[in-house]
Amino acid sequence: MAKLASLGTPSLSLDLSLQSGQAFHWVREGEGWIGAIGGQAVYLEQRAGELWVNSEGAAAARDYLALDHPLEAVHASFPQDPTMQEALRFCAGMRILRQPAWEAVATFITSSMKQVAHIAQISHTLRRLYGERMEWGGREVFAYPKPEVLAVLEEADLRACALGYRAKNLLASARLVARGEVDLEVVRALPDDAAREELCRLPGVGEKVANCALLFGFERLQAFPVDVWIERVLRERYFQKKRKVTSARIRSFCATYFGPYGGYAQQYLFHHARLTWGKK
DNA sequence: CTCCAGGTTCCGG
DNA sequence: CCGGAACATGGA
Repeated sequence: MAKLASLGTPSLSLDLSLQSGQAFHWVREGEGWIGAIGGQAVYLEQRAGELWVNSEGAAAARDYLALDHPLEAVHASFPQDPTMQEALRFCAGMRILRQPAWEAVATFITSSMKQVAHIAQISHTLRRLYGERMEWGGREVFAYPKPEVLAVLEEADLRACALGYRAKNLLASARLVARGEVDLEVVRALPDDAAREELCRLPGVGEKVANCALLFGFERLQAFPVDVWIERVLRERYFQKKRKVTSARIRSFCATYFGPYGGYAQQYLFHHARLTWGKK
């Protein structure tokens, strides 16, 4: 095994951050994880709080793991209600990863009506077939395929990756991005609402996927994706049962109640609900 | 077998 | 603005 560099002992749970349905390609490797950060093969490991990374991946890892996010302030900003505080205890140390924009947009286009395990399967298939191949410690690692690469495929190629009806959307979106008709660097410079609107021009990107992309790929930490799990939590814990709750009502509630780090709050609620709902 | 999954889009009230 | 239905695939 090649030499590792220490990134110190940041306030971080590496496992939670890599295994909470934000990114879908990290693979267990011994005591740690192996995967790609953009075009860099990276090995990560956390032992007794100390974070280790292959030296070539150190800079990328520091950025990707968002070690500069003020995690204590994020935690302190959450509302004090019991549901939120329970999720916080369950997820403390989880960070919102700073992922490449296209990777976030594309993987969440493929996520609709799919379980996390299957999103991961799709991600691995796409990477292996169409992503840049790298290597670390004798292990193959694949980058997420660039839009220009996907853009020249046929729909059947993507259907063969088990994308189902999402194949058409991923292909069309890749073509729009590759042609520059939707420019993700322009999106990055827009304020949240305008950025969301621009992302929704991509086929297969509605409000939920756009919010995932904003949160995971554009560092908009207030973006609050509402999926089936979050909606379940909200209806059970934040709204009176028996009352009809419209999506518009949910949207306006989430936009303010969870505060400036609403995206973090959402991710903690999501992960906690998904792993504990209906158990014990 | 049935049910459901980090939804989007289109269509009729 | 709202609720329904179609859309693919595989894990539970």
